[in-house]
Amino acid sequence: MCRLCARPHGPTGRVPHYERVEKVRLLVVDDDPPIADLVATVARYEGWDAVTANSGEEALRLAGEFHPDIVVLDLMLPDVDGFGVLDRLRGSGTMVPVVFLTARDGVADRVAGLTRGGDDYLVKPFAVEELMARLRTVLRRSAGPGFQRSVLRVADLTMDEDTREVRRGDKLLTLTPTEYEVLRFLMRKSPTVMTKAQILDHVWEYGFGGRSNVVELVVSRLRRKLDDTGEPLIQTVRGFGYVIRQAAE
Amino acid sequence: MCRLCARPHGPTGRVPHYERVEKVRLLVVDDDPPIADLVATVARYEGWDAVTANSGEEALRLAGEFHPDIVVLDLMLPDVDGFGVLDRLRGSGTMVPVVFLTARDGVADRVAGLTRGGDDYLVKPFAVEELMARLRTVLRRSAGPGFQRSVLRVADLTMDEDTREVRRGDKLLTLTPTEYEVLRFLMRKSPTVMTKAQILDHVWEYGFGGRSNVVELVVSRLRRKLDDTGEPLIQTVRGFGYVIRQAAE
DNA sequence: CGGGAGCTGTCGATAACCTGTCGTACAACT
DNA sequence: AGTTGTACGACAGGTTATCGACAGCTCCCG
Repeated sequence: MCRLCARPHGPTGRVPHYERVEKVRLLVVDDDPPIADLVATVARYEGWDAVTANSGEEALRLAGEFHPDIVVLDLMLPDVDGFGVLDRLRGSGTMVPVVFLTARDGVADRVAGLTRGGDDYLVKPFAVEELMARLRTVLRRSAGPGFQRSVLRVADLTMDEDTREVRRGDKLLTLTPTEYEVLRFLMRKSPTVMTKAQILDHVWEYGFGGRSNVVELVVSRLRRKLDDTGEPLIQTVRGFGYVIRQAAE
Repeated sequence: MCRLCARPHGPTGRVPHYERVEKVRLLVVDDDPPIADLVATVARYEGWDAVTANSGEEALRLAGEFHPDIVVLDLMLPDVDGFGVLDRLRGSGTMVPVVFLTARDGVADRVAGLTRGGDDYLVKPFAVEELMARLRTVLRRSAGPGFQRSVLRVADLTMDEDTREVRRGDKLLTLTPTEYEVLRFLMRKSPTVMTKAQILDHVWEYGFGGRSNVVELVVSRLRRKLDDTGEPLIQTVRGFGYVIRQAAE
């Protein structure tokens, strides 16, 4: 038993939900390098191939060379404006799906209407896990025929990411948005232990100030909803973080 | 999946459109690339095969190569005029059904005369869901006599897309056009949760500016008509969107 | 061409709900 | 028993949803 992750080491059973033979190829376009890198890093951590571009020109060049499966595109770029990049992407015949990033007050209204095709958009500052969730959804859907529901499962707990239904056994649970996101993160990572900092960093917007005990609180609220039926699922790893998994015998 | 009525047959519940064995082949002809791409993207998102042409010449060439099952044809083209394209299509013996696009004030009356067959037309700017609905209808009808009605069903709520009759149980409901479209969209996507942005993007005309609470309002009006008999069907997913589905236990 | 009916979207008041902070009680390790 | 880390009740402020009221618009009818 490992002190850090509080579980036996060895081959784990975790298999990604979208089993692709080839890695997903992601192009991240944002003029703010830290943001672009953040997204790329998280994506790589998920096993994707990711490259970043900090300008419209670079983005178009990379799109031609790298042939991404999906693009994250900030609409506020220094040179070519985000819409211009989009037009030229589409104009060159690529039907690659795009997830847009936009400032809260900025071009939000102009963006509306871009999601029609199956693309999506997110307002800055966003939470990394939410971005990843949307990317997965867009990918799944644009994969065309044969996509199926994404259902996460841990023990008798299930989460359907399309219907947003969460069940413990047969019992339907009602979660708030934050609770939902934290639970999704833990379920996705299960049975790996996540530190509170990791949870905070992935589920809350980047730049979130509150270094408080929010995570503990949300977990506490989750437990009340999850565990009133059956044995505890979310386990505390003292001094480290939380895991969700079936209690070891 | 039935090739003719574009929806699932059999005793099971909802089966998505992409499970059809053969994809519908769609040719989109519009000199405005963003519009053509919009339509093509939405169609692909539904699992269709779509190609775009930005001129009459290209359209005729593609019609010969691609052999579409259905064509979306803008009547305002730079080179050959839309009617010319139509004539030459028909002249070459193709009976492929066509849905015309026209500007509001344009040649609306002349178009009306063209829609006798299985064809149809739509005024720009249109809502993508309405276009898709018409395409599905035209496809179904052009399959010849004895085509099958398209009836959407969620719990005891039914919507006949041909007669536009909506019933809750036996009770016939009277919906306004907007209410009808929103309800259709939700029923088609059921039991997946749709965000307000998605609803807005699909059901309202492209280019619609209203960043207000229209969606909430229409849902509110729908609920009043739907739910005065029986239990609530349209459910709010707070912080996310709306779904229509039978309330789980 | 004028009147009326119905449809649609804006605004604003109200209600319902969500979220993070604080503080204290509790549990685990040493 | 001391020390450190965790659980969670309670509360206040903020956010989001609901829906009545209203005005502009279109369409229809005479």
